[in-house]
Amino acid sequence: MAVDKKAHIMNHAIALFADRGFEGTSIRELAHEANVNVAMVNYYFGSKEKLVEAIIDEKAAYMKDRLEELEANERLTEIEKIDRLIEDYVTRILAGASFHKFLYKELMDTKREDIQEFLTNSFARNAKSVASIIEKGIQKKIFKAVDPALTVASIIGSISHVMMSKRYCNKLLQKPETNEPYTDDEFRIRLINHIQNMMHSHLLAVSDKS
Amino acid sequence: MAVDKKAHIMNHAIALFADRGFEGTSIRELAHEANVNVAMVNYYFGSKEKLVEAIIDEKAAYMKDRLEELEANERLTEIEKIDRLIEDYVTRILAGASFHKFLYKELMDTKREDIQEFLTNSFARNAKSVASIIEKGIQKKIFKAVDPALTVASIIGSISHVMMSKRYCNKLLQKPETNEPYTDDEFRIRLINHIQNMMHSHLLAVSDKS
DNA sequence: TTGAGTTAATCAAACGTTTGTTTGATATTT
DNA sequence: AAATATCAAACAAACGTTTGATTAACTCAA
Repeated sequence: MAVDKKAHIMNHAIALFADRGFEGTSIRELAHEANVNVAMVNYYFGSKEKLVEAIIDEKAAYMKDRLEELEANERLTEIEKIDRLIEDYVTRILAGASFHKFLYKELMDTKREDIQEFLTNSFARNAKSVASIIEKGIQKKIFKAVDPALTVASIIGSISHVMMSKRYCNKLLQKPETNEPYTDDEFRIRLINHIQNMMHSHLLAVSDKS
Repeated sequence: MAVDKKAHIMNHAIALFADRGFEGTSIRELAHEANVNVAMVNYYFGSKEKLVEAIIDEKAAYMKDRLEELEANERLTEIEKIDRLIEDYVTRILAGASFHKFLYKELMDTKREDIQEFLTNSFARNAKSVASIIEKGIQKKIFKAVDPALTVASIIGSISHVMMSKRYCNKLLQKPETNEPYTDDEFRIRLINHIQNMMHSHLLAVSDKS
């Protein structure tokens, strides 16, 4: 019973924090949106700060698991790994669009230092995994001698940039305001194809048209 | 006299907003940082909201000018335009790191709708200019048939991603915490080279090693 | 099965802070 | 002497949080 309600509050909190920011969201607003009493947030989480920590904690572990598994997989070539990773990232980030936006905002905020430190480590660790795959590809002379760290930044940055705001994304794609890019499978595939193609050109010595 | 002090307050506001967010920054904090009385912000700008509008208004015009000039320039090939644009973007965004972070945050925030609408239009118009250059390159068969809109997202996203936070950027590059990437010319050149190389591979039919 | 006793959950109301803003007096400049 | 700039102090509103009463859910001997 308690777990369900906690999750219920957390889900509404994620959506609100992503939209309006941490400081921009009041407990009263959250309580109203989630249809619970204002006291419930402090009852279940202790404080607004701990609520945000609970949200991050819950999702943090899940992130790196798939990545480390992929890095260790010996049956895939480096470019196959990169391709899978791009598909994975795009799909997961689109599925949790508001959560990703929320993380991004927290990462840019220096006010709550412990949270930023924690998130930075989490993000950087993931980036390191991807960079390792690229480095291995370079060692094997399958990849060109690109900048691994900045290549990672380009992959994640490409995705994150279109996730900034639905309104901006639609304007960029010249779609009507009513378009819902983050739940549209056509856009998902378009984004995956673009980044994969770009990375093929960027990484592979000989352009590989597939 | 009044203009100087207004600019003085605005500069400190930009730095604080970028760090701590709009709602995360109090007038008292800003006043203390800028060494002015708390009443001065409202005296000069009317309100905190109008202060943020003044900041955006001031810088908005400057952005698109260089871009439209570049687009119209007939003495440059499309790839030369892209190269210049990348150098321009990186240099300008690094120079105004905290301002760019501030804009990014505002763009993601749906609370102050008019500001978001205004910023979205400003960003999207710039993106459209760049996309036009890419489209012309495709028409001329100088460029491959890439996705113009998403290619723009990759260029700007690559830069923006490393601008998220100094701490994250240093971890990504495996530099010590004390490193100052946003004022380090070596990093500026490294970032320009990476994006230019990536775009050369991505856009040009035949890889052009320079 | 019952029902008294214990714990957990919910709520409206109030608490102390902090917020952006305004005021009215004082200083400075023109 | 008129206009502009600065200031400490006070203002109302909103904030996160706590309280104490009330209700629901669960426990387990009789």
